[in-house]
Formats: sequence, C-alpha cells, structure tokens
Amino acid sequence: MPRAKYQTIYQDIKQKIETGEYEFQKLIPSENSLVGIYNCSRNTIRRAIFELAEGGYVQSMHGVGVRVIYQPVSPTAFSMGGIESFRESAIRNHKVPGTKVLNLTNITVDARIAARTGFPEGEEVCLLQRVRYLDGQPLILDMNMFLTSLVPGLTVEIAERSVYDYIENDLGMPIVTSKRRITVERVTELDEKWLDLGDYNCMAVISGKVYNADGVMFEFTQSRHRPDYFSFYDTAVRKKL
Amino acid sequence: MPRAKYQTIYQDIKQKIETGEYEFQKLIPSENSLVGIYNCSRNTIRRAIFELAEGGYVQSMHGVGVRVIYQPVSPTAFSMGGIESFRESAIRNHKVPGTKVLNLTNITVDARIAARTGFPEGEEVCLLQRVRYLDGQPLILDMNMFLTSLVPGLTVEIAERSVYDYIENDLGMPIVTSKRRITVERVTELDEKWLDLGDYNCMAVISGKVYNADGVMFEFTQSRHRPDYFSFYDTAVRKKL
DNA sequence: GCCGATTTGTCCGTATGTATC
DNA sequence: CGATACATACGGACAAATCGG
Repeated sequence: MPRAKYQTIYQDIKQKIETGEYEFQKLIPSENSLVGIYNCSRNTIRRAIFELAEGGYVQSMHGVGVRVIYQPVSPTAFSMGGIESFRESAIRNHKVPGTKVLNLTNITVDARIAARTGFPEGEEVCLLQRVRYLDGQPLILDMNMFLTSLVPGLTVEIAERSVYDYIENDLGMPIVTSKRRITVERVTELDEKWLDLGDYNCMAVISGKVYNADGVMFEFTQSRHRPDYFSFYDTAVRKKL
Repeated sequence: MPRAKYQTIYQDIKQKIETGEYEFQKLIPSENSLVGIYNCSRNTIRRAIFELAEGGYVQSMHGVGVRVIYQPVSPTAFSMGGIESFRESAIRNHKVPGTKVLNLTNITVDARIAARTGFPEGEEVCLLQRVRYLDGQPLILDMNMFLTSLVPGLTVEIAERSVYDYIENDLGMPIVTSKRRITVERVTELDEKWLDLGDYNCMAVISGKVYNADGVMFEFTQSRHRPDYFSFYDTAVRKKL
C-alpha cells in the first residue's frame, strides 16, 4: 500500500488505463483537471505521470496532452523486466514456479571469481545453484553469489522459496539498484545436464549485480535461460540532449 | 547542448563522476551545497540527481547523501541501451560502422505482417533490410518497416547512413518512446547467407516498436545479432510499493 | 537512549516559458 | 492572436532517516 500521495495517484491512473477506463490512444484528463480530481498540487500529478511514462503507460505531448500508449502484452513466454524475483515473475506470467537446489556452499572469492563478479578477492560468499521449473519443465539454471557478511543464514528451505523475500523481509535490507547485462552464450555441460535443451547450442544469459541501499554490491547473479522460453521487455524514452 | 538548467547540471555532475572527480563509492556534495554551487533551487538539483540515479551513476540514501555507484564498463562487445541508432552505438563503442542495403521496397501490410508487427492491415509500409558491419565484419541483420505516410522519401543513400538522422533532422519528427523485446531465435537461411555465424544455431533478436510524439507507431524493427557480439545493458531501480 | 544537526523525501503554490490549436 | 496544455524553475514547509555527541 503506497503511502506517498503520488504513488496513490500513479496506481489509480495505472489501474484506470489497464481496465480501459482511460482508452488506448486517447488523452487522459489534463494536469490541471487531475489537480482538481485528486485535490493536490500540479507537481504531484506530474510526478505520477512521469512514472507512468517511464513504465510505458503514457506519453506526454507538449501543448497537447498525455496519451495512453499501453496495450496488454501477449503472455506467450516467460518475461522479465524491472527488478523481480523468479517467483514474482512466474506469478505475473501465470506459471507455476518450481525450484530444485543443486548446491549451497560457502566459498572464498579467488582471483578468477573476483574478475568475473566484481567481488573483492578474499571475501566470503555463499554460492547457490538452482534449477528453475515453470509448469514442471526445467528451463532456467540460476547461479547466485551472496556476500555472507550481508546475507547470513541462507538455508536450502529459503533457497527453494524466495531469497529476495528473505533478504527484504527477514533481514530488512532493502534492494535498490540492479545493473544487468544480457548476452547469448554457448551451452555448457551443466546446462545440458539439468535442462531440456533439444538441439539448441546457445543460452540466453542475464548477469546482474545487485546493490543494497548503502551502495554495496551484495549479490552477483547469473540466469541461464532456455532460448525458446526467454523474453525480456524494455520500454525506453529517448532523452533530448 | 542542453538548454534546460537541470540538463546542464546533470551533464556537469555526470562528467565529474566519469573523470573521477566524484569518486566511486563516495558521496557527492549535499543537495543544499549543490544549490549554492549551481545557483539554483533544490528542485532543480533533485531533478538532475534523479536522472543520474536512473542512469546508474548515483544512488540516493535517505538521511545520508548521494553515493556514486558508477564504474566504467569494459567495452568487450558491442552494447546497446536506451534508444540509439546503430551509428550512435557503434561510435560509442569505438567501432567502425558499415552498412549494406539488401532491400528497400514499398509493401502493403497483409494479415500475417499485421499480426507480427502491430501495423494495421492495408497500410503502406517501406520495408528495409540491411546488413550491419562492425570493423568490417558482418554481424547484424536488420529489418525495418516504416509507415510510408509518416516516413516518405527513403532512399538507399539514407539507409546507408542513418535513418534516424533523416527522421529526426530532415523530417523533423521527434522519436519518443520505444518498446523493445529481446529474444533468442533459431538462425534462418538469411542469417546464414549474410552473416559469419560459425556453428551458432541461435541469434539474439531485438524487436521493437517505435512511437513518435503523437503516440503513433511508425516503425517496427527487428535486429538479429550474432550471439558473441551481442550485449545489452540495463540499470533498474526497484520501486517501493 | 535522547536530542539536535544534517540530509534526503514529499508536497505545496506560484511564476514563466513554450508548443499546439 | 488567445486559450489550453505541458515544461521548467523558484522558494518554502514539513516529514523521515541517519549520525554524532
């Protein structure tokens, strides 16, 4: 439940768009009208509209109005966007998630790992490897490394549920920024061992570094997706320089 | 040259971060100090900081300050992010771009194309197919479809340079929003015919719909990238609900 | 543990500029 | 030209989080 006023307005307008009350390609009420509707200042309205534009819901047009550009996406495949846990994504895509933990051990970062992940050499990290199932099919091979000092007490039970739940709710450490990179890599023996790959010789790979509110990178993650079940959405707004 | 004050401040701070004047993991001056430095209101400073946070340069911490979290990326492969033309990306990645136009014809949208692109059936579109070279190697197969009514007068010469330059500068139509989807697909005969693929049997595919300032989709685009030269960056900030 | 200083987060009201129609 | 609508900017107020004494 958002307590900031602009969040409430954002949610309300977003819902009106998703239910079709504000129609695709039509204009929503002008900022000044919305000021009256929500009984707030224009700055607050603008903040809400700005976030809607970022999410690909609307587009502001100088001197004209704010147009709805949202259309529901066809849920053909599993899709990822924003910072979401596997469980959150699965539920949003109406799939039944499953998880098998392959490995959960503490290791010390050596030079090779440090170069690949960005963790400082000598740090203690917890290595977690999991196979992810959607509707019973093994589709994703997940590798996570957590800084043991910031994420202590990981167990197989937590890893089978949602590590993010544990970090945010139980440890009370807010997750803030995440830098991700999407690449396509050759399949490895591990991929072939655990996933049903058919004759694909490539995997879609999302590598990410996750930072907490202190700006400390506490997680490195790599998700290897079977190509035909991988789909990543992104809405970009061109900056005027 | 940005003319808005917050843009100038954004550029200035960004440059100070990139050159290391504002160090990685350290705090930048407080908002109130920056108000003095740039002789402006706090809202203007906050706007600039907000954009820096979106770009993955800084992270605001309530009650503490604003921390620099930017580290230069290793330019190992061709990378994409935001809305950029091929030329812009190539130059940013210090590669020499090249283009060969395979096809430039006007077609009418039939049912099959309409379903795949989202263009209305019966519309006139201009179909453009190009091979993209980086430092002489054929790596990307591009397919674009432009609404003829909004993007008239395309020629092979323009297609060999930058179509976006033509649209924005010559036609004066600002490009605003772009919705993209990244998938991994099997190689096609066309891929094999025009690109050096080795034994890869998959391609990284970026499909996108581009909207102008009127909220009209005027372009559908599909870029097929050779896997080992594909890399997509994204910085996400987790929203607090 | 409390208090006060500092810093960011939210919100308001107003003024002015610019683009569209 | 005038009316409307979004864009930028200012200045002020208070809340919430953090940190040091």
